[in-house]
Amino acid sequence: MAAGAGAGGGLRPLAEDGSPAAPAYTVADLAGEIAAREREDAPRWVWASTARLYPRLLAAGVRVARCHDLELVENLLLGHAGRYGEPRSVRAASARLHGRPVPPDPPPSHEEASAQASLFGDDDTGERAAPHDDLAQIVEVHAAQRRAVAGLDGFALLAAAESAGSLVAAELGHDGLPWSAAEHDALLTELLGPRPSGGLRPRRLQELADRIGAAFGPRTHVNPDSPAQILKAFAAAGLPIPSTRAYVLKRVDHPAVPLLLEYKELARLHAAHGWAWLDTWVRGGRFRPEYVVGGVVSGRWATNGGGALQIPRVLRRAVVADPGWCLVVADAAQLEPRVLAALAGDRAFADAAAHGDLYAALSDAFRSDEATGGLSARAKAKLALLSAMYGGGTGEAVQLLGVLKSRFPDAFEYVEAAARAGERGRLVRSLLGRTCPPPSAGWRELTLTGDDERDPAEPTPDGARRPATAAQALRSRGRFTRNFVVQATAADWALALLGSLRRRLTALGPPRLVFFQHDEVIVHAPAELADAVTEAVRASSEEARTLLFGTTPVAFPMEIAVVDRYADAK
DNA sequence: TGGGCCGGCGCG
DNA sequence: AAAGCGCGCCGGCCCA
Repeated sequence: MAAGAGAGGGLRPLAEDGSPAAPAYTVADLAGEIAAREREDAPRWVWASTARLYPRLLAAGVRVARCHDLELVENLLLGHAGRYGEPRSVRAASARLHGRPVPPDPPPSHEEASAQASLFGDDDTGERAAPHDDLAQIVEVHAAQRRAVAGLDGFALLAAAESAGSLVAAELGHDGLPWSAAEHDALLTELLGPRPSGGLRPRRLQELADRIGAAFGPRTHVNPDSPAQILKAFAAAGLPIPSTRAYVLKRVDHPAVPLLLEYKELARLHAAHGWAWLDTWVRGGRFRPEYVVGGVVSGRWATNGGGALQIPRVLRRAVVADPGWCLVVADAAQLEPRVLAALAGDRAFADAAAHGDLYAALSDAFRSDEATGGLSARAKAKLALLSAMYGGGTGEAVQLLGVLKSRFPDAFEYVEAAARAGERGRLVRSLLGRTCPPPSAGWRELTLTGDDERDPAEPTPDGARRPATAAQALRSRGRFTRNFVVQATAADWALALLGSLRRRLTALGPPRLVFFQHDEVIVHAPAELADAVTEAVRASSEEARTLLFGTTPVAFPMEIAVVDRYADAK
């Protein structure tokens, strides 16, 4: 499918291998034609970009079951080839196929909303229309991608999952998360005082600001929003601190500290998710974020504005199901360590991950050593795992990593190997083939020269916070690739889950996916379908497991709650 | 006044 | 208890 300048466009049926199966044709009403074809034989739609095209279809009431998103797949293929950041448009892909000069990508859609609006027939923006899609290029780029994908292990599934994810993302933005503005406003008023007029501080924040000043001395004024002023005030009080981070402040004995901690928490809520956010982002009882598929190198999603992936926990009481409906809140328990267990094929580790509480199952290995005092065996297991996956390992974690290494050598070695590859400047991949970016030219230069002479504490000349030494840069890259293999494979799994769940929910009818956050989904459903949705979530988790890992003994249990409001889940 | 960096913190 | 990975967004602040 190629969108034209107005409401029309061009189409051409393709065979499964991507070769043309019938002549191309044009239609004046593209959305209507897609709806009709979808009813007839529900093809896999091959198009340039779901993010650009599908919102318009959704607005016209048209949904499709399957697609192939050429830009997203091109991006995955470029990444696999170590060519991160090269243009991914269909034009660029076509130019590469023919050895022509490659045009740069246009800016992201949210920066040119008016140009985007011209697709599917908005005529109010006229001449600024995005370039029309070229059907012949779409056909040839798709065929080339099919060939490339077929040659890479796991990539067919990755391309399908990424494309299915793009459909989910657009639908999430269209349907929106049920959001009670009244609940939100009540919570803000309860915590901050009544909504202030103008740009004034809410009453509670102003009180705290005044008391903070007073705590540093009579007639003293400190802007608690200014870390620089807070640092100065503490230094003047004879209590120099390295930063004003909450955990630093907590260790300081001064009357301003509890006030500052409370201020920071409330000010954050007010600034990031206060009344201004509510005005901007909630309409008609729905919060409609713009998800960005492929926006994170690991395959996690990002969002544009609205901070959908950072909704504070206290605000979850504003997420309320419609009357007669419920929220099915499901999250994958301990996803990343389970992914590591399945990836590494570590027999003992996989057995521990075969059900229930993974960390508890590992406890035996971490019990009974006197060196690491206060922690429970379960806490030790968790700390060891997190250190292995994130590349931490100071203090007592060193010793716990040793336990992990001796008891679960294959799991340990899996992430160690990824870290070594990173330190050598090599690429690592998720199970399905999503590939990490190559190191920057600056990294190569720094690590090649092995300039390790400077004091690590010495600030860099330009004041930027980049590694001061080759050793730091190497370790940092190692931590990145170490984590990448786990985080990106977890993202593979989550995408497979989403695709499977979307298909099952479509079969159920009214239920809608309304939220997705890395390893967690919310489905909005009529109350009487709660059990069916719960079952669909479990079946999807199982399908994702099998698609990725085949016959692994590792389980991927979902913690599922059926609630009226998000805050009531767990 | 607008752009961009920084410190800080929300989420997984 | 904090810190190792991945993000987005805010206000403060500096500079053009």
